Amino acid sequence: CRPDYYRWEQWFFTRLMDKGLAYKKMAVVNWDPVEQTVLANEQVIEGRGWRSGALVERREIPQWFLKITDYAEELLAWVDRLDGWPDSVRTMQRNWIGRSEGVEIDFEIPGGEPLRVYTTRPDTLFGATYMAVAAEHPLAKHAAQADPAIARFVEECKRTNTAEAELERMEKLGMPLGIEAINPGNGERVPVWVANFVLMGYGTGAIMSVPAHDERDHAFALKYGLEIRQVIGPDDGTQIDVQAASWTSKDAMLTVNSGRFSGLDHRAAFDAIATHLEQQGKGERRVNYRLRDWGVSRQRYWGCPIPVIYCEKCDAVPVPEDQLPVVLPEEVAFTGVQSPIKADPSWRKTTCPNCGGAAERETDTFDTFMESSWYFARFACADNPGEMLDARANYWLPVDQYIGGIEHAILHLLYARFFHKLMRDEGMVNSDEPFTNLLTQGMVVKETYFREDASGKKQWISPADVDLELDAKGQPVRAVLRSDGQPVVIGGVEKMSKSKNNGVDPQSLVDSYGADTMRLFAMFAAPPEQSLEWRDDGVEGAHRFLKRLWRAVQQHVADGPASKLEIGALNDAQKALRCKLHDTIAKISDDYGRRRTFNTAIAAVMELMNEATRADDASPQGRAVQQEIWEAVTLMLQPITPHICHALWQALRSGDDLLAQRWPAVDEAARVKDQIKLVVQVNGKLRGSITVAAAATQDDILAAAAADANVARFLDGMTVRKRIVVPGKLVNFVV
RNA sequence: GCCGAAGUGGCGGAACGGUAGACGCAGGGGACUCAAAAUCCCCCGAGGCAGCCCCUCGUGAGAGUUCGAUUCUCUCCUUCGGCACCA
Repeated sequence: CRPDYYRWEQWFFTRLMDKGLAYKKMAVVNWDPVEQTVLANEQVIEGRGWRSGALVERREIPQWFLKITDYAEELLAWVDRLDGWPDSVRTMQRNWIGRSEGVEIDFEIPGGEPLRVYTTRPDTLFGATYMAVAAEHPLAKHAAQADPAIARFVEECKRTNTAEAELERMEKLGMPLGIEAINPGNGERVPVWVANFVLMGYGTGAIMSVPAHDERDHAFALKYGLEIRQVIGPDDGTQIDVQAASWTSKDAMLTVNSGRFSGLDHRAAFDAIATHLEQQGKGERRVNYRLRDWGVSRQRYWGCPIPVIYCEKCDAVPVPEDQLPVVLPEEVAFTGVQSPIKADPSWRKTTCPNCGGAAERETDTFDTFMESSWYFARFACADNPGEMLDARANYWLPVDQYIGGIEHAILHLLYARFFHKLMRDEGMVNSDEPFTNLLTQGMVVKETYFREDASGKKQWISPADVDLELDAKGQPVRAVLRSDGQPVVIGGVEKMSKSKNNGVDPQSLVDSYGADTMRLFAMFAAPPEQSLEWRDDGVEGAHRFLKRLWRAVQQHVADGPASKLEIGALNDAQKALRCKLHDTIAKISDDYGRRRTFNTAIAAVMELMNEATRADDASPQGRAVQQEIWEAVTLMLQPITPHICHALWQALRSGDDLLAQRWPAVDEAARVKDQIKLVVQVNGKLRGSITVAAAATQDDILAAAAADANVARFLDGMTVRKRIVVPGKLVNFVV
């Protein structure tokens, strides 16, 4: 929100305008006619504005866009090379970009312009029995002028909000436009419909419908009695009934009922029909992306003003660098209607930087995803008043380890990758991608509570103000607001958010137990990539553990300085404890460094402490091993509980600086075991266990396993068909 | 609806194809104490058995691969995240 940051965003945007990477076009928004503003999808509840209650309508308004589609191919190609990212995120980004290979086909309309559609299944062209266009499509608009029923339907389509999820879930409706188009495959005339599920923003705003081989087209055809014609089928000749259900396979199929293109598999039919259409001038092969350009205009007051001036003569003029930043006025009046800078004509009025004539400022602000798309680069040189980025950005970037919630898997992470490439192409950074390694945290989720007010609007109530009654299984059965003792409605478990008021402030736990306990508890609850329903039941255990650790170390220190460790002088019990220590260091190093499972690292420290405190060995070498253990534990817990570890280190190594220490090293020699325990199974079921010398041969191990009394019981009278020995783990007899 | 995850004791979770339930919470029993708190010790998936070091069942449901599946494959169910203006 600070001008010294957003001025560079404004400057960069003007660079993108110059390059043609920022452009203006009409786009659909949710319009609240009472508040005179655009609503977010989240703010449209059952077709009405969440505050005004007014019926919301889809409206087309001019908005600024960034051409992310120009980078679709590169963004997609680089997904394959982001080895440090989780596969789930890479898959989501791939699917979001949604590259497809298909054909754009023109269906001639007698007496009119051809109707252009995009399809990935030209092999099913002969099965196209109707067309469907979006409500905003010129054909629909034209037909609506002549026919009031169509006009009503087109109006009705504007009632849904702009969210894709909403469109996919709603009932699929349509109306014939009374127009026919000619299928360029077989020359047949097919009706053109307007349908509420076809979107002007996707592809060409029109589709060819092949009900026999597309699920949605099939449902629509059944509903309106449209023809369903089979044009592909299983290549083994199996009969299918496309009237009953669509058949959509691309594999093991052959075309039928397709004239001279019959009898071909998917690939061959695709190529033959595409080539035929191209030769006829009625189509062309095209790579299409699901990805759409990034709309960055927001009709909101609070944000970075879009640095554009509109002049009648010169059109949209970028604000020149010497007039930046365009600062958002902060002394404004809120009326609850419109954005204050839209309502204030004095702020808007200016002169054209080009011709000097009277002009007006753009009053929209940027999508805040803009700010979150490059902050990581500006962090490296935030004090530079003269440049957006300097050489320090290249020194630090790309970010070695980026951490964020899984909810950002697509939008934020794709926008940031795109923005980074824009900065690269502007010569400001020399890396191709912003984030080398990515850790996506799961979300902390929490029950929501609400009451409905007189008008039916939900008032969200904080979990901190609610008392819960639980049943015998610990499930909530009733919730009451503490202040009035009256019940509240239990909503669902959702990600913590301001809008649902279900965030929980850990400060109360910090106040009661301290920050170290709070951190230990949070890190112990689950691995970071997992979602977690927040409960503070276990915090007591974390606190107990730290108190036990504190006492153990203080007791050790109070007994006086430990002797120097002499590995050759250790007895068996001391060796075993030291072995446990170095196994634990190895495990925790792996948990931190590779697995990022801090919960299991903490559990391993707990196990080690349990064994160490049980040892109760006051001999000089016993105390030397204890010293080694407490030092290692302090070092390994230090990232999670820094305060207590700092104090413990001072006690263990007075005058030494904990932060200057290295991570504890694993002594592999200490981990070598003389004896190992093996599990013995018969037919994969556990039947006993044996302890053998670490150097035992396979024959020795099998003999020992077969000799185990319980194992022998299960082998008695059986024929052993197979003997499996997994070194260090188990023996399995298959009988 | 589409894309991505997850589902294991009363609860949070562990098991990285090889002993299901590590570690912790809650609960039960005991020690210490005049008492309480704190602390320490023991028990703690379900069932069988007088009892066990024994047996059976058990990781959302169903099928499959494997000597062996919580883990891999397929189908289904439920929950969570995202679906372009919540950010």
